[in-house]
Amino acid sequence: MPYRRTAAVQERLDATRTAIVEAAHTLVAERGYAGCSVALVAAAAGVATGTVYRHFPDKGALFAEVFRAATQREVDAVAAAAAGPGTVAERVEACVTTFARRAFRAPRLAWALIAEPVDPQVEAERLAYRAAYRDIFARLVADAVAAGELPPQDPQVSAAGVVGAMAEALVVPLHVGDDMGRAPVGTVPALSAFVVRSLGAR
Amino acid sequence: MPYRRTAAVQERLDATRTAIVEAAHTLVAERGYAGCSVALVAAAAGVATGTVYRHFPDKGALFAEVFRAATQREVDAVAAAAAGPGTVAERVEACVTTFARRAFRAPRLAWALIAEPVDPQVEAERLAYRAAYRDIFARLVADAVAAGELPPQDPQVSAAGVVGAMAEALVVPLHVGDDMGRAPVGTVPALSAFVVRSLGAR
DNA sequence: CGAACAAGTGAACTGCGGTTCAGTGCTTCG
DNA sequence: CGAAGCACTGAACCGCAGTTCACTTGTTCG
Repeated sequence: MPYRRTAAVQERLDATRTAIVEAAHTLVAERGYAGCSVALVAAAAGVATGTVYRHFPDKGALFAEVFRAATQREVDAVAAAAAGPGTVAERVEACVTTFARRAFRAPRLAWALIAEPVDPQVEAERLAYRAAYRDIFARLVADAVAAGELPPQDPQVSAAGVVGAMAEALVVPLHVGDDMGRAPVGTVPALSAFVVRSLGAR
Repeated sequence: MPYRRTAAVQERLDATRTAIVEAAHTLVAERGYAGCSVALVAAAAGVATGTVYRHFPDKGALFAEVFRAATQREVDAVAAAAAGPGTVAERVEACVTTFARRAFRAPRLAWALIAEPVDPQVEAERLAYRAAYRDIFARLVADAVAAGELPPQDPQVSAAGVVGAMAEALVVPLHVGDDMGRAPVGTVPALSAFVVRSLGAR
């Protein structure tokens, strides 16, 4: 039994894998998906190109994981806002504000997650991402309708509408020009008012 | 002066160009942008690959034109609905219904126009497309707010929200599965109600 | 007709980035 | 130690679709 994967080795392995994922995440946040070649990711992680393929079967799998992780953070933040205290209107507003503030804080990442052209494999993650948002709002709406806090409506359609509205309203300022990050201050309250109104709150 | 481009020749030239554009349009409507190689378009148009490059500088320019034309038809249809008679709510509803019905009638084309990953050059056309829709709704909203038919709101944000909501609500059924074309009957009225409510109509 | 040139052809080229793999050096454990 | 086997390396490979271009075919007009 001349070789066994020791704990220390496994740890280094995991560290390398993590370094690759984090390098990829950083690069996506800086330059978008289009600016991320495997060679570049490897260099940023301090490993050789081939090493990436010891941890991931192909590029798509790597970035699917990157997107999944990045996405989960965003969804969790919004879910937390949805679970907060207050009326439906207040919670919806908290969701929109949370989503928008985070997007403007990392605009390129947000654009990559929401709208940038990506491989089918990664696109699948994005669909899941949007579905997760839809579910948050759909549940919020369904509960509120049942409780009589909102007028009758199709929660799925309303939720899709809300997600689409948020995405569209943010993609416009995110995509135009290079001076992203300058938060269009007026946009967020206006968007949030739109969303609250769209659900028939108050 | 041994050669001059005669009217008959010019006509044939124009016909070829048109054939290429129409072939590209048909292929996009059938298989999406991803399924459209230059060679395939050329074959469908009954010309050689190189001929495409006598009419367009590159693939992006060809498809930018295809998208522009396809887009214009859609935008015109919605603009006509917006210009129709009736209250704001009725006209908005007409816009949503027009948009949705047309999308479900040619689902693959709609998906390509709205959401499929495309080249940056073509993406630019898509942005123009969305901007055109935004303008229609922004004007509708601005006028209605001025006339006191709608509550005060930022017309640009509201318009973006409406466009995003329509796109998202339709992309979901358009993208899922291969059995596109089966119109989810309940979705359109629900979406239309959502949009009308989002603007604060009635 | 035939000289001059445009339009059309399609096989070959090209550039790019994902992927591979033979070679190197490290880790394990008897 | 040292044999066995793994992780790592990075230059070379490869596939693909957009693009090119030497050549063929068609058109004009003195």
